[in-house]
Amino acid sequence: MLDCQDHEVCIESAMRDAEEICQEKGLRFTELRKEVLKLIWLSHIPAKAYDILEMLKGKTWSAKPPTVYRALDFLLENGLVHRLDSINAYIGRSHPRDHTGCYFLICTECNEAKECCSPELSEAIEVA
Amino acid sequence: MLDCQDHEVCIESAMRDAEEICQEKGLRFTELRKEVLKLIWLSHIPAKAYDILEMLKGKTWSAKPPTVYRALDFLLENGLVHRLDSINAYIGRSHPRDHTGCYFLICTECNEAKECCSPELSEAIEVA
DNA sequence: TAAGAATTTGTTATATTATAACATTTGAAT
DNA sequence: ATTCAAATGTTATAATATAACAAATTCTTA
Repeated sequence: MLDCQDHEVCIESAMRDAEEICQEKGLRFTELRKEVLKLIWLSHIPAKAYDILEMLKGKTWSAKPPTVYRALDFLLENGLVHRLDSINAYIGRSHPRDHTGCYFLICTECNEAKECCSPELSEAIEVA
Repeated sequence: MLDCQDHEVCIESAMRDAEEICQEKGLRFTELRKEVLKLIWLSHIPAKAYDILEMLKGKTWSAKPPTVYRALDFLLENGLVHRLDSINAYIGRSHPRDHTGCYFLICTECNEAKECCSPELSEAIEVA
């Protein structure tokens, strides 16, 4: 379903998209923000804030909770990641340019998350 | 939208439903659980766990966090309340007998929550 | 290019939300 | 009455997130 053959390619593509989007919008895609986005993209399993924090600590950064949460805020605000409320976790957006009509369903069994972007879904929600 | 003319009636109806459902299913609808459900139904604004805790303390109970969370677990498991993940809050279920095909949308502006039970919505989600 | 303004990051502390673990009480069923 | 399971009490702590202020960096533009 997630349709990822080669995850290296997947990450690179996501990072390239992010670079472009930030450029277009005149946003500052700093090293810290890049690193956090990369860490989130490490897998298709949603990442927890404090796990990201631990991973950051292994790097140059003197990371503390606000370090991570501020980067996450930036990424969320600009549509580069999703927050999965039901599991307090963060996951990369597969197509960060499509900002509307895209909902997320999370399997309650396995936590696998799926972006749902069908127009039918959007419409059904509108009229609900 | 929430369509509540007289909230007293609304509460009574919800409590009666809950009583019936628990009876049918052979569940123990204890005083504590009743009280917590009542507190959640106090308004249509979702209730926070620690607010419920404070309200309970005003009553007979020597309430501590697990007191509330255990009651919430019971109510959640048995479909009597919803947990609104995005705001960490709890709200009474309007029609606790319909357990399927019912989704929740929460206004990101005002936090007003809306149960969405249209078959169209369910279907769109199935096929998404 | 230097000064001032705005943004980002660092740092300390603390708030908020939730659960683990074990003891005690209560209720139901023999 | 006894036993067993379920519910509640109690203490402690885990997990998630933000407030507040200081320092560093980057951007603007004079």
